[in-house]
Amino acid sequence: MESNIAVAALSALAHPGRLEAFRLLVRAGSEGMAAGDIARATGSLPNTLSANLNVLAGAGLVQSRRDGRSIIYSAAYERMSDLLAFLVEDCCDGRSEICGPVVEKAARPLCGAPSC
Amino acid sequence: MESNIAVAALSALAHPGRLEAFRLLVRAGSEGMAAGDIARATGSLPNTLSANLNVLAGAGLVQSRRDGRSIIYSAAYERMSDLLAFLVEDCCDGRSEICGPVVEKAARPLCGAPSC
DNA sequence: TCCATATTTCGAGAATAATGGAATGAATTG
DNA sequence: CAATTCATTCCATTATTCTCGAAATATGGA
Repeated sequence: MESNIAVAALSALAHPGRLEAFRLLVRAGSEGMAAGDIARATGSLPNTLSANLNVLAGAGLVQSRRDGRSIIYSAAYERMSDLLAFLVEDCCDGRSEICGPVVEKAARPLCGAPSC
Repeated sequence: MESNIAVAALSALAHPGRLEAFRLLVRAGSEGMAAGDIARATGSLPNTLSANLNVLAGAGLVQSRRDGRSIIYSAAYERMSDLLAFLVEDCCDGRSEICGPVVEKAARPLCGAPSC
């Protein structure tokens, strides 16, 4: 992942409303959530939310598809994964004596995962 | 980690110059780097860099100590770890079938680490 | 076609962030 | 103490971002 793409992703997430919306989508899984439901869940105005979802989409962190009158947004797990990988790669640079514990701690909540 | 702290950290990293400086510090390890060396390495003006380091420090991502005329900055690994954990925790929410691969991929470059 | 629902786009005003020049503050050296 | 170096703070300008009301677009149903 290139640095400017990482900056775009970090930038998109560096906003309370967008971070909340993104978390919601990540939890919602691949089926995603309608824009209106996200607006209701986060208590934001439809137009404000739309602008925010657009920023997330521009950073490649979410994608959308139309379903009837609704537009369904879903998390782009691959981009998210790339961002995490970028930060971890950045962290360790081959010397695991410092960053091993960092990643270990981060992965601890995940102990049902294959990597654990 | 609370959401607003995560937003502050993401915000601090969501800037090309700051991200570059932070990466540099993370690579530099606990001994850290003098502000001037960072400025030289990143090609930024001292005052601009100072402002940016201040933002990173405000987000808890770096710390500083004086050594003679120089001020040595170093990465705050624990805060970084907390941020990664926050994103991962957010990601998985107990369902590892989606986010297991996400974290696995992110951790792949790190296979000398204890968690690998 | 007409209407209701769902979402986006447009536009403007307010707030916030980024940049760089100049001055200031600390520490070392002679 | 004077000179030098390293870094920060102050300040003004410019640029960007955020938010919300109002209008517009798209879909489905009566």
